[in-house]
Amino acid sequence: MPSQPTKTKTKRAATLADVGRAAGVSAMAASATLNQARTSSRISGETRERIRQAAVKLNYRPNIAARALATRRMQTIGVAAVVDGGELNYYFLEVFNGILAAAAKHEQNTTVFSLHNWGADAARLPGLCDGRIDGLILLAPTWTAPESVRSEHTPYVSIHANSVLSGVANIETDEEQGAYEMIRLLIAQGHRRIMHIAGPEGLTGTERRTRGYKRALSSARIALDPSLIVPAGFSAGTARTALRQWLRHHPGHLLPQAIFCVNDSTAIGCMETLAELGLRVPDDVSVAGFDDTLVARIAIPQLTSVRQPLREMGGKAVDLLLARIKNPNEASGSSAKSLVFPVDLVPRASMAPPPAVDRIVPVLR
Amino acid sequence: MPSQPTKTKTKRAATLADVGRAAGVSAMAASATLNQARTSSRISGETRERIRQAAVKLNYRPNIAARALATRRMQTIGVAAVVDGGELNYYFLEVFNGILAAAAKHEQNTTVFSLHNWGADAARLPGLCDGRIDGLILLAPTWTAPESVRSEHTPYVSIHANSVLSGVANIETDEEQGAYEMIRLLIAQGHRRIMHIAGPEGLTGTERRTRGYKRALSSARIALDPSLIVPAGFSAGTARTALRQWLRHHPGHLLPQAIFCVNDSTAIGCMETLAELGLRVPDDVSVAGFDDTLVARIAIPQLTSVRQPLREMGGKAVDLLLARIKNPNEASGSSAKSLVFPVDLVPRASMAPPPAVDRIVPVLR
DNA sequence: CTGAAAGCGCTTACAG
DNA sequence: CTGAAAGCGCTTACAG
Repeated sequence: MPSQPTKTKTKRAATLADVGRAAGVSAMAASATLNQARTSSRISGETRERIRQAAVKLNYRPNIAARALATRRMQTIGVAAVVDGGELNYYFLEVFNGILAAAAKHEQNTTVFSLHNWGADAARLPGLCDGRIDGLILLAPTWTAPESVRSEHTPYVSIHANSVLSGVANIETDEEQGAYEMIRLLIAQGHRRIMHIAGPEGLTGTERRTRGYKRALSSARIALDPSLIVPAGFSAGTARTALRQWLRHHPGHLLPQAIFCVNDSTAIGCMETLAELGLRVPDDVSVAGFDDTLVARIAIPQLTSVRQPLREMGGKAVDLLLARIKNPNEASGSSAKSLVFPVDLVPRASMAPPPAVDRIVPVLR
Repeated sequence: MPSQPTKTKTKRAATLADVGRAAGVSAMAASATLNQARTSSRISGETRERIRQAAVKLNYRPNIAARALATRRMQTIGVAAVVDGGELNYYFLEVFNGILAAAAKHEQNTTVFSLHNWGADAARLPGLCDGRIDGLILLAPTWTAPESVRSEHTPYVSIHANSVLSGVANIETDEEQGAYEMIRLLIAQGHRRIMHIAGPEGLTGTERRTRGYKRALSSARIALDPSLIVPAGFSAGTARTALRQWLRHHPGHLLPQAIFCVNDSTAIGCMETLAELGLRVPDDVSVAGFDDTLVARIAIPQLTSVRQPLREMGGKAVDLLLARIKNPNEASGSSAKSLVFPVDLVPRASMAPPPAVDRIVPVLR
């Protein structure tokens, strides 16, 4: 009894025709009842039950390739992103979770196109995806060739696009406001000398964050000190280098009371550099990041940051995309508008009122 | 000239028949040359060129649903994993990157099935995936219903399975050896009183790590002190609670010189707890983690850990799966064997020789 | 209310 | 060496 030789080798999977035959009806009737189509109402309850049982007994699974061919819908959405070992990781994962959940809710599959960059590599996209997906979500595209993406048959939605693509809805966040509020919070705590570690030039996101920084200072009538805006990149390494160099060039000057960084990784880089010099966070210097990624909660002390509702944004992207797939003609209409999500301040231990006595930039060896 | 009204509305995508017609040949000839089939050799070079140009001009893209229906291959592999906001994140991302890269190399698509758990939720798998993928990679399944996965038409491969499924190749790492070597390293540095924060019971991975710990102590003829094995979970929180409780119960005792944790998160939890008590890492206590996740490099001090070659493992899973898809009859043969990858010690600043003077467990408030 | 037919776009034998 | 035909499994009009 336990050992039946299971010579399943090439047992063909059951088709709708098989199910129909077993239930004594046509394949079409089987299709209608199994898909709960409106047309199934015209099939008697008893017959439907018979069909269902036959399907179970035969272990029937619809062949989705055949269905897709007939309906011209793949029930699949694509996600294109640059997923490398770098900064984007946690960002991607959060958005991706939101996408997966929403896709599952709508019974859609998700397939991922992993790009190395948004240039030549992304140009392959239309060829890769046309036909195998019904629509595509572009994750943080810094698109260099906007034209090449305009496939004629596949609708797109983008999240955090560097520049909005014509006819493509974009989902983003109010990064400027996030930066603004963070600086306002620092000011409310008594900070005046606030350094800004800025991100790579030419990226909308980093420019917005810098703009929020400037606007907050201006609104509090604090004169902008351009030497306190320190260009760096997105990584901890660039921030370490940039901050060290700045300190080296300003020995004996007043130390900034706080550092507002373009993202969490650069904030970590600053914290490391400060620690090396024996400066304590937040006792001597407060530090703030952006994005509220994993690293913010892991850092010691934990990092104050600006949270973006990444999961919700991923889910919203799916909703928008499916709406557009259902009604492609609206593409150039109102649904192409951008959607801006609010951001939240997440205060943690890396921020405190400035020290009573001003700190001086130590002399570096 | 710039503004042509682009009324693309329902322009049908070009088919193979269209291409053939445009080139003055049959759809079959077009298929053969465009797919570089062996049969294309019988088509003259000139004709082939004509066909290719027609394909380009018509912007021809193969309809993969039709192709899949004809070939009975979806050119798609599935990945099933529990991807929540927890510990698995970084692990998943690394493996996933390896899978994506290997899949792209073989021109395969990847679709992700996001599960909430490996119980009832995973039982949906066969229904979900049968037919839409050619094979499935199970990521760290702690399978409770091994039978239900045995789809008759879909080959499986697992990574870090909790228990090897019959006929399913499993890719894993030598976790016991990793733990063993970590403890040997601590011993070589002079540590003798080594605490072990253990993971959830019943999981193969955590049991192997504990086994490596014990074997290393034994090999160095250090008597096992069972009170130094502290059961916790996988999260920083469980480790904080477990370590605090242990300290509370051992006031005035000798402090462990080192703590070997089942993973990086629990190591972080220990570091936080030690910091709260004013104990410094590694000056007073050394700490070691496992998995070498993101958090190990972010922690201050950086965490010594055991690295697993996750990307390579993801790539290998794809290779194995594709081999099995091509030749399903080998399924019960040698290809079902498990593959064990080696692990690496990654020494960082959280480890140092033990303090010259033994530390005492402080009295907790 | 029901089933037979046609068609989705491709590939794989199979005649010429 | 080449093309016409059949078929993959489903769904959608369309006759009865």
